Amino acid sequence: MEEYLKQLNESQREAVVYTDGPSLVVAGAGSGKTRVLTYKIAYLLRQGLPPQSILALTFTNKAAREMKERIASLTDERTARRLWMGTFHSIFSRILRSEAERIGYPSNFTIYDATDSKSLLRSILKEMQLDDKVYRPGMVQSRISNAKNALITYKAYEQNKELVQHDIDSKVPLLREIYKRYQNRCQQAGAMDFDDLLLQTNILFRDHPDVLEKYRSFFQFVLVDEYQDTNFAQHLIVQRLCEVHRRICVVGDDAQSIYSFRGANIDNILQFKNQYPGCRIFKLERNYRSTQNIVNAANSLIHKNTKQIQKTVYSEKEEGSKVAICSSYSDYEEGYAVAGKINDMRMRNYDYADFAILYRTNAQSRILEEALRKRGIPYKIYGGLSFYQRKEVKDVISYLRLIVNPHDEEAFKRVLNYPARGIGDTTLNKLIVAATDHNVSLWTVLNDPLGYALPVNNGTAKKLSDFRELISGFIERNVKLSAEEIAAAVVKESGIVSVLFQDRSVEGISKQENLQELLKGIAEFCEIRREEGAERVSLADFLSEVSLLTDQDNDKEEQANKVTMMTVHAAKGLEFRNVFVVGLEEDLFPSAMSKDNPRAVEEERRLFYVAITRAEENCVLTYAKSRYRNGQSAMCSPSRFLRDIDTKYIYASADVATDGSFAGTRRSSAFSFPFRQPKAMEEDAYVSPVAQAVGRQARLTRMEAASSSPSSVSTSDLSGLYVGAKVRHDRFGEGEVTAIEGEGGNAKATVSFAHFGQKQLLLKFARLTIIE
DNA sequence: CGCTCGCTGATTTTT
DNA sequence: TCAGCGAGCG
Repeated sequence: MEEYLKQLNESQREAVVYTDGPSLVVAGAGSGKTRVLTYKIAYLLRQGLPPQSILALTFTNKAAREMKERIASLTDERTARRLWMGTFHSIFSRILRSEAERIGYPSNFTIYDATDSKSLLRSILKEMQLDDKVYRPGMVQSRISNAKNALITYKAYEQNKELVQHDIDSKVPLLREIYKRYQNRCQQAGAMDFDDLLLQTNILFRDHPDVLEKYRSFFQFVLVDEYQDTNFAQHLIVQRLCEVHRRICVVGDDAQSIYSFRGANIDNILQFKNQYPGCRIFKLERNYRSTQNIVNAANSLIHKNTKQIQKTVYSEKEEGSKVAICSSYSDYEEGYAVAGKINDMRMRNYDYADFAILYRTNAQSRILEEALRKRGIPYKIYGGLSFYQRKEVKDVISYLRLIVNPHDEEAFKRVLNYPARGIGDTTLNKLIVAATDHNVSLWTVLNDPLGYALPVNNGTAKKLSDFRELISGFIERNVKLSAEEIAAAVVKESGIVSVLFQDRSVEGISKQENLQELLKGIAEFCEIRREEGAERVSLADFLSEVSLLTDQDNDKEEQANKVTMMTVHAAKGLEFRNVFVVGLEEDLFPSAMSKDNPRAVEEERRLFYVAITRAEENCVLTYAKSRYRNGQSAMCSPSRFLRDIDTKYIYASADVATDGSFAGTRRSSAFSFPFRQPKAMEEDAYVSPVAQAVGRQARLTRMEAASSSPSSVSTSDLSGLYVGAKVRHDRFGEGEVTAIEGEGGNAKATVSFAHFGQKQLLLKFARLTIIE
């Protein structure tokens, strides 16, 4: 047996080596699911499958990146890079770009994020003069999203009597009209929303059998991670690709299905064996992560759910400490108790990085943050608004989007009067009216105001044409320039820099920093691509990568030694030695929205299951008796889920007693911790926005602070480079040259780095220093 | 057209 | 608590 297969247990190994037909791997929490996937891919590669014929779909960018790294260490960097591995959204956006004209989209289509879609819906609602209290944008958005995830186009929607009737009954009969207009506007703008990426892929495959055939034979083996979280659109894409060769392996855990609000359908995994007759089912039941008490407590909880695949997750680690339940009087004290407990436990040889605080909603993070800060505990928060959603960043990105695709309506609207150039809402609305009347994009109207009879006075007309000139100028230059050059030109010549740098306030400075960060990120992205051999890194290249990037992409370096704070959703797939799950109260966890719906409550229970099973050694559950909600303090009762856990695995903590004694403790302790912490501490406590910089997904670590423009890079003398030389790279550290090929400007060296595996580097760009 | 002030309403989770 | 929106004024 091959060496690496010995690193697997028997059931893992069986799952890995079975490649003859469809298989389902039911992987309990902490059972080595990722391990199976990575080894299986490695196994397929050893069997001679070329990497580019393997399609591996994950749920998050982070999961894809990590798996790629692990495969790179089992094989090599180059092979790993050629795998088709990524999220559904990123993989199929790539495919859609190359096949775009088949379905009537430009290949440089924009991807609308949730904010863009909502804003577009708002303006449609306004145009239709609908009351946004009845047609709440959020509700409309999720209805459309659900329809798309169920592959119901607006045409199908109009014709579906049931849906139309349902809308009439819910007093929102015009939903179908909104959906139709929304879709037309997206198409007009050359834009797809997140759901379109999946819907349009399905349409592409449905209507173009030759295209489907191409990808069918191209992807000889398909693997899907987190299958329990796939929706119908994703499920069908996979099925289309696999129904002929049936070389498919899906991995998941029905007990961890927590995304039904996004259309995920747990039946996809429950019904998999019926979809693929003859499918083999492998169960991974041994949990390597947590102690017995934690596993048993989680099991006793999840058994309260009805629908699930039968399995027995067990741990052979030590029994461990019981799951603690702590109550406190208020949310404030809850935070304080958690912070105190972390400090206590740190005395027992734990690092800050060994702790995670998990909560149901992002809103809960604030008060916890405050408590940690007062105690001087360093922390990092995941989630919340991402780097790209910050106004100043999104404004710049909008310019870039507009340059690549001037029909992009949402980008157009953001940029038209930013920086202020005297084109206000009135003029914008006139543009929109003209555009909708003629069924063209805003940009088209802007290019021929007279032709579309735009009712503006001379002054405004001049302002509009100035704006058009500005953007057209960028578009022309963009043909030749690289992403970083055009971005630099944009911030300078649009006036963004001068506006932003006038503001000396704290927020103003932070905005400037974010802008710098963005530019640096773009430069970094370009440099990485060049090192990989790209000729010119265009703005379109950059945007196509960046639009699907989320905030979860943080840097290992930055993660230093800090407590992790995140929602339970965000914590899926992660593990920590000590986990605090806070806010276990009715109407919060389970959320108030789900309490009347048994299915939804089951999902909340699974969510809680996910939370508990993140813990390796200690798991603390806390609830407060009162909590601030909507600015007002409200009484709350303990979560029903606390009663679902078998009491024999629970320890109801005495140190946070329910009586007044805790309050007294708090006061005295609070006194001994001055409100303000030393400055260094405060700065340290925040995750720098640097951590979220662009291009992270493409590379592993961050460049040194020195900002670099490639033109200024001194091409160090590498003529003395030879195979076997020890070299140092700014980001990859030390390594050994294993091969050199090409000459002059195209000379490439293959370097094997100690921590980053093999890389091929263009000597022209890679800043290598020979150290031996 | 642009800015400021005050009100209101929302809060579940994310690619 | 806070962001986002609308009204009203300069």
